[in-house]
Parts: sequence; C-alpha cells; structure tokens
Amino acid sequence: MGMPIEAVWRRIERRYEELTPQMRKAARYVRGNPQDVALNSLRALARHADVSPAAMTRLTRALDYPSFDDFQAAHRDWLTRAAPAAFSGKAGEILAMSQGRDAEDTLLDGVARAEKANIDSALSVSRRDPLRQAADRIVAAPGLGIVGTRSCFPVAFSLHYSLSLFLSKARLLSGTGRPVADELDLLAPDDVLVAVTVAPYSRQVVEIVDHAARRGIGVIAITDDHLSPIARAAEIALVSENRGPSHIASPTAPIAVGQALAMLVLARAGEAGLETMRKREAMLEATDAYLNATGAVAG
Amino acid sequence: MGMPIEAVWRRIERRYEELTPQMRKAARYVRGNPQDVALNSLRALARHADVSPAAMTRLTRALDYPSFDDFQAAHRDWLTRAAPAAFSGKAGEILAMSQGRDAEDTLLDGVARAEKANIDSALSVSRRDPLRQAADRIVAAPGLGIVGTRSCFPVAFSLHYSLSLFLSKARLLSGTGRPVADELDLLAPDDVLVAVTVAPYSRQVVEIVDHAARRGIGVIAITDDHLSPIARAAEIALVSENRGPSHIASPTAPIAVGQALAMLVLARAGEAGLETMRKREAMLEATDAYLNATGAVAG
DNA sequence: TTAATTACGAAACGATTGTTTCGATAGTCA
DNA sequence: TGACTATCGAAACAATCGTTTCGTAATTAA
Repeated sequence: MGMPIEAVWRRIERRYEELTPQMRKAARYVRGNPQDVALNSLRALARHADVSPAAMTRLTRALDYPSFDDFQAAHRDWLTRAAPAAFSGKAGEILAMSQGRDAEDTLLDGVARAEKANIDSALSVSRRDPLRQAADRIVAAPGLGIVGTRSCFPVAFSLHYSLSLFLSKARLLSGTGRPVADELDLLAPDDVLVAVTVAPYSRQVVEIVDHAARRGIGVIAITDDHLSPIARAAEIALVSENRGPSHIASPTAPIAVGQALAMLVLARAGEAGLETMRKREAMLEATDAYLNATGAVAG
Repeated sequence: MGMPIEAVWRRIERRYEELTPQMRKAARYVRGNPQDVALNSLRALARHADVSPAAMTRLTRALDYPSFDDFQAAHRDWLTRAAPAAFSGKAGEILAMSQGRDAEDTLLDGVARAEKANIDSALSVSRRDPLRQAADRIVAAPGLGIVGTRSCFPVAFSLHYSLSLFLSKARLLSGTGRPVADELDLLAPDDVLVAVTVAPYSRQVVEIVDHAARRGIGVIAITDDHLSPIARAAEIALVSENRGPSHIASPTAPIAVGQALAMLVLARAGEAGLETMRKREAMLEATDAYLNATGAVAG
C-alpha cells in the first residue's frame, strides 16, 4: 500500500530545522493532529494550523511528496488501519441494544465529543497569544490572586494548586470563613488577579473584578465569552467555549486553560521553578502525604 | 455537534425497505464500509458502491441529512473517535530543536492532544459499564459521600457541586477545620463513598477508602489505574488515563468522568431531578447570586 | 395493451478544491 | 546605504466537488 505515516513523522522531525518558519508552524500542526490531515481539505487544514494554503502546499513538497493527495493518503491509511474492525456485520444487529443503554450511549458520546471540542477551542492556535501574555503578566507581577466560585471554584483551585507547587506568591481567594471580597486586600496595585466565571456569571466574582480593576490590579479573565462581564473589565481574556448536551456546565475546558497557563508559567520560571517543585515534592514525601512509589498499602 | 453514526445505521436499517433499488445498493455499501464514507468524496464513494453520484445524494437526503457533508461528518466523528490514541508517545521531540514560541507551541499542542486522549480513554465505550453501574449505585444509596484531596480536590468538588444541584444527599468530605476522616461518620453502611486520587496516591484518601470498605460502605473509585490502591479496594473503579507533557498532572480527565457520572445520575433521577434543579436555580436567582441574563453590569 | 408513475443517470451549475504565479516584504551582506 | 536573497500570501488557474435539472427508461395499474 502507501507509505506508513511513521515515515512522514520521521521526515518532519529530521528536516524540521531546514524548514522555513511558516512551514515549521504547519509541520507542527500536522505532526500533532494527524487525523486532521486525513479528514480535512488542504485549505481547512491550513486554516486550523493558522497558515496560508500555499505554505501547506510547500510543506508537502518540502517533505518530498509529489502532491498533497499523496501526503493525505499516508494519513488516511494510518487512520483506516487504526480504526476498529468491529463495524462490519449484518444489518439489524445494532437494534439488539436496549433502548435505555442506547440513549445513554448517545449522551455519553455527546459529552465526550463536546468536551474535546471545548478543549480544542480553548487551546486553539488563535487563542495562544493571550495565554502567553497572561503567563508573562503572572511571572512579572509581585503578587497573584485567584478567584472563582461555584462551578468555577474547581478551576480556581486547580490553577492555584498547580502554580503553588513552584510559585509561592499565588493566593487562592476562597472565602473560607469570611467574604471573598475581603481577601482582595491581599493584593496591591501592579498585582494580578485571575478571575474565573462562566454563564450564568457569578455576581460575586464580577464585583470583585470590577473592584480590582479600579484599584489598578491587572485582571486575567478565564471565561466563556469575549463579551462576558469579566472579560470586558479584564486586561487579558482567556476564552473557552462551553457547550455540551448536559444540563450541567462542565468545567473541563476552563480547567485545561488553567493547566496550560500553569505550564507556561512553569516554563518561564525555568530551572529555578523545577527546583522549587522538587523541594515541595520531597517535603510532601517526608510528611508521608503519599504512599510510597510501590503503591503497596499495608492492611 | 454531529450525530453519532449509530443513528445513521439505525436509520438505514429502519428505512431500508422503502428505499429505491439504487439507493439500497448505495446504503448497503455505506453500511458495510463506513470508513469509505469518512475518507472519500461523494463521487468516489458512488464509484466504489457502483452507483451514480445522484443516487448517493438521494440516499443522504432519504436518510434525512440536509447534505452529504453532514452525512460525512457523522462518519468522520466516528472514525476519529474509534481511532486509538496511538500517536507515538514521543511527540515532544521536535521541541528540543527549537526555542521560544516554537517550543511553547509544541508544548501546548501536546497538552491539547493529551487532554483529549485522556478524555477519550475515560469515556471510551469499554469503560461505560462501570459508569452505568456507579450511577445505579449512587441512585440506590441512601447516603453519598465524596472525597478527594490536593490535585484531586477539584474533581471531588465539581462532582459534588453538579450532583448537589438535584440530589440533596450528596456530601463533600472537605475536611474544613477538622480531619477529613472524621467526616466519614456521616456515612452509614449501605451508603456510597466516591473517592478520587491519582498517582502519587494520597495516603489520606487511601486510608479513608480502606476504612469505609471495612465498614461496609460501597466505594466508587475515580483513579488512574486499575491497580491503584483505591481501585483494588473499591466496588466499582472508574479509570481514566492521565498522561501529558506537563510536569503537573491535569485533573481534566477525572473531572470529565465525574461530569459524565453526574449526568447519568440526573438521567436516572428523571423529571423529578430536573424539577429540583429548576427550583435551585430559581432560588439562586432570587438571592441575586447571578447577574441577570442580559449580562449587563452596572458601572 | 395503454396511461400514469416512478426511478434513474447524463449533463450542467456554482462552489470549492489543490496548485502556481507573482509582487510585496523582511532580512542580509557588500 | 543599496543590491540581493529568502519568504510569504493574495490572486488566478483548471479541476473536481456536491447538487439540481430534466429527459428517458423502467415499472406499475388498469
């Protein structure tokens, strides 16, 4: 048959350095999203990779493929081979499933698909510049507060938890035993506040954001719409769509945004950040917070 | 977005009799070669099925799809979902050669890909039976506790938050002001405890699980390995892989599991559950917790 | 048989595809 | 500085796309 996709990947990695910047961008996307190459047209693929169609054509030629069709064929072969052989069968066997399970499966399919689409939108190429700016801002700020309530509290918590592994200045405004707004006193002008809320927007968080903005605190908003109340008042807005079949809004996409943000901050903290993390881990092990690596549990 | 391919198959089987001979021929090929639909153009597909392009167009319309694109989209969804997360694990190699934005983009690509793969694994078809069992168990239990610490606390919190929207028996064992283990007293035998922890496993959670199991409390484990300390002691284990390029473990996949679980419980609660949810929402609106729907914020 | 209806594919449509051309721009060296 | 090269994307190209139209063939009913 055609040529295995592993050969494509090897070529990309081997020739990566001699590619032009735009071609590298295209190559990175292709390498990271093989199924996109298999399923989309060249123009759509270029759009996803945030590159011109011409650049994509040039990439395929630079990788010694006579045409995009041949390049795409390799990816289609791969995708076809990866697909399960479970589909073939006599008509009618699917009907064997009971009604209830069927409906639930459809729901779960929808959830999985929606979650993935939400994450895609949150970390799409076009939304990375704000992410980078936010990371820069957090690194530069002398102090950092993080706030989120209700369904967005997990987002705030996990962002704070990840950051606090290597960044001692992060504070979670959790409102334990007192109004959250009181904790805003912890922040000074030039500090940064990361605020999280999605529709329906928490009045509490919106008011804190407004208050912080007036005090000269830089606000980074993690939300679900460029026009949301906190996005408009914020210096930087990190937006992730939040759709799904469920009646309950899922926090996965904003959490992924928070994780990506924490990762970028860690990248900027460099070796010093990693060193801090190692020390924290050593401390946690010393206090017996975790089971030992063997996973063995006595009794 | 799209509709699951199972619906396509069901339609074909149900309406097969009333189709035209040429359309049946096309339908048979489509049913037997779904990957061809995903990967080829309408004309190529018609050629493979040995029918005219017009016949294929008519088939998609007869199956109530507005256009062939929509019809094809269903097959593409299926194919991408069916494909395993088989991309060679060393996706981060390219990063070594480049620097700055390039390196960060590669990292972000890796994060997005890993998060999606983790969610896929968590909600894959083979892991849905435990999910259903867990939902049944939660509905049947008189009492319900949820526990998770550190990086897994967001998982426990968001599951509890979602469930508490329509299920008053859910209790979050958060350990505010006292040891978490003390709160285990809230649970009686025949109750259910949902425990969350991923490697490195929290000693606290593992001990609570062991204690609960000995007391006859049914344990549902949300974790990252079938052999993890809490999975072995649990009645039902909901496992989601947790891989990624970051040094920090991301909680998105277990959170997605929690959301799916909450959705299934809601589905079982039926109209009564929805009614409870509406009441809660009305209450929150009445207490001015949210901004009004217009999103307008004064000042 | 004839009349009425249904099923079908060739042909043509505008939209979109992959590719090439070419002028503008950025960066480098003399 | 000015000349030269490398890189890029807008625009134009023919080809192919999905779809519709319409006359003919096949089928059915009487």
